[in-house]
Amino acid sequence: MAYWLMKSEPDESSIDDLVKAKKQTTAWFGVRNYQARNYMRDQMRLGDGVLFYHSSCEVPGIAGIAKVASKPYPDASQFDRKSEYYDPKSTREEPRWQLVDVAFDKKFDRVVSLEELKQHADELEGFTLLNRGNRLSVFPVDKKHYDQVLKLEKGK
DNA sequence: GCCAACGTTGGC
DNA sequence: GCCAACGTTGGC
Repeated sequence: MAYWLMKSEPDESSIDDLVKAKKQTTAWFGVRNYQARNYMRDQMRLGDGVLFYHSSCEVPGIAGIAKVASKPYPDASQFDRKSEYYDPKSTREEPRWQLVDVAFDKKFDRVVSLEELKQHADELEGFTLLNRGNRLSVFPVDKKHYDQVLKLEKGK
């Protein structure tokens, strides 16, 4: 089983939205970066753990945990002319963008903020989120870092 | 295939 | 709103 971090702007889709969603599951639409897509398309497996990260908000940080809940399939928004994620270069025959569904697992009692994570940079050595200039919205996380985040959330 | 210009991400 | 970092585009 692998672990991932997936970023979302809470204005757009937050951990609370996932709680309220039908079957507590959502399609992770709108990723338009090839590297992020490739992780979803080629490497994610059902049941993989996902750190749900809130970005571009008052307190950026990890808000909870989700699980990969589907195999990859085409992102419908790429075909929707009215969507901000519409991609005129994509076709139904050869869709460019793939996504997975993500299911709610757990909301943290408190957001483990980016600031707090930075304060624990020693234990989190190598955690991609803390790398300089990291902008990727989907990337793999080592189990040790995943576990460390859970420990931090519990105040250990 | 290089690389300058431009666009986007995302923290601050 | 600023801007560093980095991805993408397009001319050559």
